[in-house]
Amino acid sequence: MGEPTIRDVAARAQVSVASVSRAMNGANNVHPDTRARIADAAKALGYIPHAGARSLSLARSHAIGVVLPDLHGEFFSELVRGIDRAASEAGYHLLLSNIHADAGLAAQAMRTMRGRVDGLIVMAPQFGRTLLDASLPGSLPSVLVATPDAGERASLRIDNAQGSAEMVRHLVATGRRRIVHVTGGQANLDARERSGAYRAALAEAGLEPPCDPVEGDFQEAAGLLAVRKLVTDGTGFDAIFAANDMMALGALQGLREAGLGVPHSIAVAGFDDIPLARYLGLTTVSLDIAGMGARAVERLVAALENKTGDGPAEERIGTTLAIRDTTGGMT
Amino acid sequence: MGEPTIRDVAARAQVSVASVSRAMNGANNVHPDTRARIADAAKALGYIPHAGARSLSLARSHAIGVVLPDLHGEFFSELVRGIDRAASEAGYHLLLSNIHADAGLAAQAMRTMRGRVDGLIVMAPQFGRTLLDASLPGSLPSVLVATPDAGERASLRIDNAQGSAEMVRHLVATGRRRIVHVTGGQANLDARERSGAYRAALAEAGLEPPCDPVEGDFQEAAGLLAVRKLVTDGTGFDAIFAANDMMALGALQGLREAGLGVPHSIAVAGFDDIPLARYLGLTTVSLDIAGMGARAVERLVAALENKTGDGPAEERIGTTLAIRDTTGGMT
DNA sequence: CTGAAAGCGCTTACAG
DNA sequence: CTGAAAGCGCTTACAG
Repeated sequence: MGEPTIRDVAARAQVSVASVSRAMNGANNVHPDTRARIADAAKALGYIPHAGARSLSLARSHAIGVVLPDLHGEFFSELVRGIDRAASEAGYHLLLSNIHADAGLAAQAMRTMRGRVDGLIVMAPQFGRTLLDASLPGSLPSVLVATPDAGERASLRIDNAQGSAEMVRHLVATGRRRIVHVTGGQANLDARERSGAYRAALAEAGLEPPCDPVEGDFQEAAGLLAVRKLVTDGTGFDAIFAANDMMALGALQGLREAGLGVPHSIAVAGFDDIPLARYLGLTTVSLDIAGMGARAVERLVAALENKTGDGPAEERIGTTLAIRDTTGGMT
Repeated sequence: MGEPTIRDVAARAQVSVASVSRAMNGANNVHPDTRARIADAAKALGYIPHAGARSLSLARSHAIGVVLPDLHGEFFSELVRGIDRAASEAGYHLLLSNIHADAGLAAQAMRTMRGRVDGLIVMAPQFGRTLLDASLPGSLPSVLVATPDAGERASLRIDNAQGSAEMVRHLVATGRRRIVHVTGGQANLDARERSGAYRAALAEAGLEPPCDPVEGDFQEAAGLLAVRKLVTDGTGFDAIFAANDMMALGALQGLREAGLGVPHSIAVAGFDDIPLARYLGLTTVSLDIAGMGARAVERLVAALENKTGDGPAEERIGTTLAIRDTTGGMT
């Protein structure tokens, strides 16, 4: 009845629980005979050490709390995949917690992790600085991911500037001169960084934007509407760089509607490299989401096992260009 | 220095730790004044109860272990999303563990969960019965998901037969009479169930298959090759029902290549409802993956809080038809 | 090399 | 309503 404990093993092997503990943990100060007796007893009883009890006495859970917003799809799964891979390599389990809409629950969720995890990886794009301060148990080491306004905390963000700049350079290199940008909206920091870098890269290439960036909202429809507006306005342009892939796909649709050939007349580029982008041949900026997750674990584990001087609080994850059909050479 | 413990709160409020414990847990046998003093002290110290210690004395972690294969994309994220939603509603945390390629590690991974979780949700499609038996800590309640060969254990699987039958009926109802099936291979149980139901539904409709099912492997290329084979063989057919969406997409490509109009000449249907299917207008069978995850939690929690007679060991998750462009009415 | 004992931070009969 | 004490299943100085 009930799972066998270290006591049962000790009794069966006729040794103290201390010896069982030492044997189970591979300490070297255990006589080979004793060790063998203990191994036999453990096996016979089907003994599995109680990880919770172990954590309590070691004050170490070897678990990492992962706090994420309630999000769907690829980004989420890639991030968790990267976190998981790095965590299991480093010998850590993952304790998952979603912060659903309610901010009060978010603080609550993080509190209930205390005493279960050694540190936290938190993605809370919609949190402000104050909410973050209120929610994060001060004592738990943490790394923020894709979270603006991290303050002094260790954090990881996508290198929006690099990605945008490279994409603009690619467009210019393939002969485009009148490159329009569709933004993700002023409220979003990633969107602002992308459009800022677009302007800068254009200037660097000695080019003028053919018009002001068209305001979008990261939704597919915004891309479609942007093209309609450009056509209505009679703007002359030969490329569209959208702040994300969904808007780029919308733009593709708008161009088809307007009878403008891609990439023949107009080049189209996005940002994110969602699975659809690959399937539909959209040129875009690839984010290594899994790599970002893995890097978060790396930094957290380094802090936990303080084997490192921490480096900059905010670190950027590099991007790569995925050049596909929609930015083919001009004719 | 160090996090405040229940002791510190007790000292500050000048009561015993027992009273603090009772107050923190909302027991009713605490004098209001005492309760207030304790609340003040806890607040002043920033006290957060240590969940690990709590688990140990309650012999209850309120955590569910989730053991998954190393998989990517939509299926994974949907499943975890469903599990997470139901778990957090029921007041459980999720402890995630990937069973990577190595089967020895899988057993190890499940062992390290003992004492951290109250039960397990396991998805191990590539495991056999014996591996499963060897890996699952006998004492931990568990629910298997999308795992063939579950034996007597509680398990959840997709209702392949229902989905296939409905799809065949839909094709028949929209006028198709010569429906070809592309299978996912004999080695895969889901594939076998889908093709079995295809045959049965056809027979039920009084129809003959125009040819033997074409053997595939769930990859896109298999769908393309299947069409080429049908064309080469001169098989007369007016619909293709592929055992999954990727093969259906391959078939679409093959039909385009062969100059056969969809859905005008040939209807195409898949199985899975991956995001691409929606985007490309592919008619398919939708699986409620998130629902399956949520249901797994429900059953596990019911077992943990044994508020229920368990019902059948194996339960099937229903499917729904997503009727889109590729099976439009015949002309 | 080994064991008795204290401790990790909680909860909960038990007695008052 | 409250507290002293035992216990959850481990680990680890300490003494031998």
